[in-house]
Amino acid sequence: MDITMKDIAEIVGVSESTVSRAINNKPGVGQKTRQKILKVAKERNFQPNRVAQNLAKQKTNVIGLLLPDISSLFYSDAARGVQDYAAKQGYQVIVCNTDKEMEEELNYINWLKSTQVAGMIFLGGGLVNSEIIKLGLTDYPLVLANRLVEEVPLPSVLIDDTSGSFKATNHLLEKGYSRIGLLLGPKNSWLSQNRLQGYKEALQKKNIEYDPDLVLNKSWSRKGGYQGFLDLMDLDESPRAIFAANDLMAVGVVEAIKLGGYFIPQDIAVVGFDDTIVTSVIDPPLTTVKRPMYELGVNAAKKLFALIKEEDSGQEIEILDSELVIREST
Amino acid sequence: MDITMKDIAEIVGVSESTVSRAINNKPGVGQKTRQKILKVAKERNFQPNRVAQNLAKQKTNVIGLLLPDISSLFYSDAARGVQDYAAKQGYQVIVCNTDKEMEEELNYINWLKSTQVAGMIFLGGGLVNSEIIKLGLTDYPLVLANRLVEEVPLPSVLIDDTSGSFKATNHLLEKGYSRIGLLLGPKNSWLSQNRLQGYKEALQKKNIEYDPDLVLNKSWSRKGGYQGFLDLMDLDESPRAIFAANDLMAVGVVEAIKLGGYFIPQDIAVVGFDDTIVTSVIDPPLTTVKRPMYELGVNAAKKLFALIKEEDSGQEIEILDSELVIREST
DNA sequence: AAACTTTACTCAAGCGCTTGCGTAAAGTTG
DNA sequence: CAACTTTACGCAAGCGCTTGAGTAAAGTTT
Repeated sequence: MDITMKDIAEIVGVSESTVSRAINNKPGVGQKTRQKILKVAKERNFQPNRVAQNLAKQKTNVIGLLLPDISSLFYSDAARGVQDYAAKQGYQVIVCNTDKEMEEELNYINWLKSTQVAGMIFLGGGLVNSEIIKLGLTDYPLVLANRLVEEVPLPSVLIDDTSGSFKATNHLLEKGYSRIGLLLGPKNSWLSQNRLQGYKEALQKKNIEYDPDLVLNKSWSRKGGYQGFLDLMDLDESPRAIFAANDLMAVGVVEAIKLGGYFIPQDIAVVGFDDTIVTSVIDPPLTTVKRPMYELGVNAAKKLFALIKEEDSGQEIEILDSELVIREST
Repeated sequence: MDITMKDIAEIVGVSESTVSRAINNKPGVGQKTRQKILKVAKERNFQPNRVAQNLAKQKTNVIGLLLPDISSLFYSDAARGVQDYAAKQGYQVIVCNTDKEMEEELNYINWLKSTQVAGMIFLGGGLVNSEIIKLGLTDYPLVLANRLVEEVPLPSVLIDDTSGSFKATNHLLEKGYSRIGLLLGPKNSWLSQNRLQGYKEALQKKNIEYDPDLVLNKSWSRKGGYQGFLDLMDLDESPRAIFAANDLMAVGVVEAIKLGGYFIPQDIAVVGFDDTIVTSVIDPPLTTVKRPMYELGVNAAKKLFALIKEEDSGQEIEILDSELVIREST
């Protein structure tokens, strides 16, 4: 069905190599011959067989993107970012959902390697750098996005979570709240740690003492937020402002507050984190920290292509700023 | 760096073909030889070069997925469905964001063809079937998901929108509302038409006359919903129940209702469509119609692989049911 | 116009794997 | 143990494209 270079060569009466050079705009082909070849190619809607092309060139125009779950709000935004940038470069991306399972991740990495992808982006959770290095992936174009930077540095682009948390906390402090409840996810989570860090920094800057009782580790869920709020209310001196380090938790907090008969922000102020659609829909709309996920994807891709093209990407680690979105909950 | 079959052949002292057969579990290799080969392969972490494999086999283990936008809530769910099913079959998927641009779509189709994908899934909007056929895609494994079925039938899987709309309308009717405002998207949209159809059917079944004044075409957005509500309230006899044919519109309606000082559902009942996270977060939680997007993806993939493996997928068109999720807004 | 350079093209090898065919060795049968 | 079948392998072509080296023809220089 599909026409090949060989076919074109026969039709025009030249060799296959000439056809190749003509179609790829390479020198070494006369005007008339080139024209004839291109004409036939167009007429027959010739599409080069990429598989053969890739084999011959020893490189593909595909990159791999490892992420926990494409159907999650954040990741799909970021994925779109890398796809858009890759498309501009004439590359396609293969998305692999790891569900944060180490084994899946390893499988996919092997799969991608054997597919001869031109490079990979690891977005979010997973293998630690030392393991990546063990896999011999370092001499392979690879960039990490939105994950912890470790001892062994690898090209990365991240979002400055800590400063986002700082901004949110600071915002509440400036509103006059000095006791701020902080609801985090699991203690060992990198995100929790960063956000705690930003919280502490904001307090410190205002010379307010850090009170560990105000900081609770729950699950990153509505229920976590709900529970967290109740626990905070049980304190002797309960806070009148709450910073939930994730939007879902914030939703849980809002629900609990309403059920308790309190009003937002009059009785209790709430800040979320992530600026997903829910924060704008909930009543009242929530102040949150917006992380530029799409840009994260774009920049990760940008960095990857710099590596692929061996323009050393200069700076190894790039940090994107997050932004405070102020709404009615504070 | 990477080891090839040729290398293994040399190490073990056999021919390349024997290595190939051993690694692919094909007959024609002795026990001991096979063992030796596999051992070396494992030791050196041999990964077959898929590009070469694909070229030789004249087929790839990649499928293409065309959709408007991966970062949209629905599509990413569906995409995950096809990815999951494809992964089980040992296939990867390349996602192409068309943004509903015809030209992008055509470009991607050509790209996918030249990449020699094993098949494609077109999810949501885009080319009409007759154009697809013109592209010579019919003798190519292809399934359509969630798009209008036309004169020329192509293997498809869809969600029964009409019955979802029927259920929602019927639910309101059973609650005793006989005048139900219907907020649709643009008139020429397939979705609008289906949902109108379901609405009409529900009325008919209860012998209630259809009043075109109650049906408004707005944009599929919050603003559309907001506007729509206001327009409905301007009617001589304004409805006390509103069916917004999309969740975002429903959100707009809720906002307008609250601003107007009415209560939901006491004053006005609201039903949305789509069961995205917003409907469960908004106050009050909305009754909506849930479309099984993930299953849509899975089933589309299932059908595609049936085609790829040439087990004729029996029935050409498969229809998935949508489900009414009843919450507090009705 | 001889000596040079440039241009246009062909040849053939190669990318890493698969697979049909051929053949020698091993196993089976009466 | 001769005649047969089966098994285990190697050979070589082929998948469709790229690319360096080679060569004949055309163009340029003095």
